[in-house]
Amino acid sequence: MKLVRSGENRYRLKRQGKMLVEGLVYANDYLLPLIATDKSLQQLADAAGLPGVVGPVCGMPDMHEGFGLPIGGVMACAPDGVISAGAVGMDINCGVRLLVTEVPADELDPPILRKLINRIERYVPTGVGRKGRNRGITRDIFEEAVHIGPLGLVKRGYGLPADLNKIEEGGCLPGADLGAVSSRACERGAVQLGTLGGGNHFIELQVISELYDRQTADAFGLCPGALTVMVHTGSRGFGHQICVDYSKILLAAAGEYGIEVPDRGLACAPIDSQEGKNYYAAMACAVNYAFANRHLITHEIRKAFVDVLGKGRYNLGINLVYDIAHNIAKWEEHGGQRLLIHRKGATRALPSGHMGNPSIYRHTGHPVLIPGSMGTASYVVTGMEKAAESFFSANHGAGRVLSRTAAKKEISKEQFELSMSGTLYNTRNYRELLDEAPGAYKDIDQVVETLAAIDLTCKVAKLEPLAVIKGKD
DNA sequence: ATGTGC
Repeated sequence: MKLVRSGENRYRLKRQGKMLVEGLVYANDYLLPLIATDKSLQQLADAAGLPGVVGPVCGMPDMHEGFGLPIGGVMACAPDGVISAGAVGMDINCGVRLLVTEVPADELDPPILRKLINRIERYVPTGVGRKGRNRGITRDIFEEAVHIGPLGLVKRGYGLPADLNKIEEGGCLPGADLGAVSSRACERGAVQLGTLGGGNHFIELQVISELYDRQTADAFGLCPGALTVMVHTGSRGFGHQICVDYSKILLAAAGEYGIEVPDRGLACAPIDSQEGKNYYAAMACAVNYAFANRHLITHEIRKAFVDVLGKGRYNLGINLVYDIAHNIAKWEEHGGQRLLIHRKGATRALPSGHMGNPSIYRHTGHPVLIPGSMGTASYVVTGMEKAAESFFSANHGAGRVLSRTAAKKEISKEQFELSMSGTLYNTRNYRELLDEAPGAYKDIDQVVETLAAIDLTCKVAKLEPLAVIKGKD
């Protein structure tokens, strides 16, 4: 696959073969050689050949090979185009939520940090396959959550009313219908609501180490030295099962509608078809479920903080900064056109003044949350006008350089400990974490800088990790 | 990502 340089940090993937539109890939000199090592460019080209695709298909600087569309990929489709489960991803509405506390991080020594993550882990079940403990999360609450997201939870006393306008889409994608979801998905989903999961999912205690844009940071409630909590998780077995179910359904549908599918992972159907509409209705359930999942976890984190720090002199105001999806398909208006934007390992990044922002962030642009790998920094940025060329999208993280198996094999104990640079973690056995080691990921500073340098994004704040909870498998 | 498998 041939990339043609098109200005700083920007490459065009020119039309070839069955591509209907061009690709646009963001990389600097450090990232470019890493992108060429896997199938991600071919996957981008495959997506560019789907019916109704509106160009360019975009590859973010953290792009790497995925199921169907690469992770770090953006695909826009016109209303007469297609919808693809693989272009949303296995973990529907995998996303990030950032909380900011009024606790000065330098007053928390390692034993207190340890106490905090232990208490959080006591309240939030972690690990693959883990079910929620019976904390009153009934089938009714599950069914309400998939249809209206955190809104119903707030009415029931989980979280605060003020949280709701700090969630992408207000925490509720319209059109969710549990009737489109298999009973198997519901069985898995009902018992996992309020759990973290495994893999790259985490809860991290961080300190705001640097501000780049003080005015915007103020608007986001971010002060230097304050302790923040970042939550990265998604729709657990619920979204996974929906993706698996609909990948099969959409593959069969593609055949019926005469759509040539270049790869099983890009199985798709016309947005307007019954199969396409059903997938959207099911996906919306998982989107709302994941917002609700992060919302319930927030409730448990607030409880843990009161337990550990509540008797001291701390003001325990723990405010939601924002909650953003990075695996989702939704309707947005771009250049006067209504498009179904598939973002997989990519986040929305709207500029200031854009009407798609929640009202409280209209004048700044909503916060874009970009976690680094475990042990490395995370960033808060905003979108800029120039991001119109990527359908107002930015990268979602650092992006892998080593597969999970390669990381387990190649990274030594010494390398791991050095790369964790003193960050506390919630397990005795470092081997369980090697597949998530910093060395398995790209350099987050380089990835963030790639878009910031060409004014697609504007850096607002840097967050350094202090302690992390990872799901143990 | 995931009760990690068609």
